[in-house]
Amino acid sequence: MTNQALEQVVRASHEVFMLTSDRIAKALEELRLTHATAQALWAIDPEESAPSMRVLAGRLFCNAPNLSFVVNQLTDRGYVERAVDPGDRRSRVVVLTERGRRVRERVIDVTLAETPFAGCGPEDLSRLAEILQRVLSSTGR
Amino acid sequence: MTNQALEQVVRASHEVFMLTSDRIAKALEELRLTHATAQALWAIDPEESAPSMRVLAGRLFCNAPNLSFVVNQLTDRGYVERAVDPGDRRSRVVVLTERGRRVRERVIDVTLAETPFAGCGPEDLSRLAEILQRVLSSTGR
DNA sequence: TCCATTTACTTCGAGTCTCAAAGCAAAAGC
DNA sequence: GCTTTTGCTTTGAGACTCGAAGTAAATGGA
Repeated sequence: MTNQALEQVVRASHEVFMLTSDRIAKALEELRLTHATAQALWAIDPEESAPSMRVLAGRLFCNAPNLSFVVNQLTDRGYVERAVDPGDRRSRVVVLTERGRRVRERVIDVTLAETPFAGCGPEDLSRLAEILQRVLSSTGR
Repeated sequence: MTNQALEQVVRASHEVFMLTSDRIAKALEELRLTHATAQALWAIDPEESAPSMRVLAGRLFCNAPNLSFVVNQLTDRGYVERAVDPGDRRSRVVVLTERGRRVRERVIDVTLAETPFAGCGPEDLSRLAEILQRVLSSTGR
């Protein structure tokens, strides 16, 4: 039972991901970001309440020591700050600085400009969005 | 001009990628592979002629020293072997061993079993495949 | 033919990424 | 109170990635 279409989809979406990473690498370097730090920055939505280390690690599928390292990198560059969660003094929430907000915006802009998906028409995009949303919601996240 | 759907698609496909990586991590470890080595192994199709280091680096969007390192890892585990290209003695082609073929097959099986795309129906899959193929072909690869 | 240039790859050094183990402090549960 | 659990950090080690430099083979003239 070879699932030809499934393998093609997995391969192609991986290819899109790698292509995008490759295309934005130069711009990230100018922002003094790596893929890991850029991804972490993206995962902190300034519209929502600041995530704790634990929550952020969950979003990034990484463990606590790894996230500590990445957040240190972002802190060194002045893009985020740690703050103690008043509700639980063990927990540290990660807050974007003003500069961090601007850089995050720039990361998103560059990515959306460089992703091969940018060449899609509106109907393809909404179809993709609909299917992907369905796929993710079925995973229980 | 905020492209809401585009951002959603980029986010969601990235999420699918990370989720898949996370899910297959344990199985890869049992195969003595990391993401980098598994990806390289996958990129060597035994049905096609063995790729040179240069060609393989292109497929993986990495540079020559990096690929040398990764191929060394695969060689250490007995999954691939280097061979001199008779047509150009500067060039080394990377050939799967018998064990490498079996392990590669296993990597693909595990990935296709764990990817959230596996939950898609045939019509979603073929639609995804069609759109992704179109997206990639428009990038000139 | 000879030699400079280019190409394919490897080695080396340095910085980044990732995780398990161990440690610390605050919270939770007796 | 005291133990356990939880959230995070530090440390140590291995893996990843890249630029710079080096080697060997091919190429392209003179």
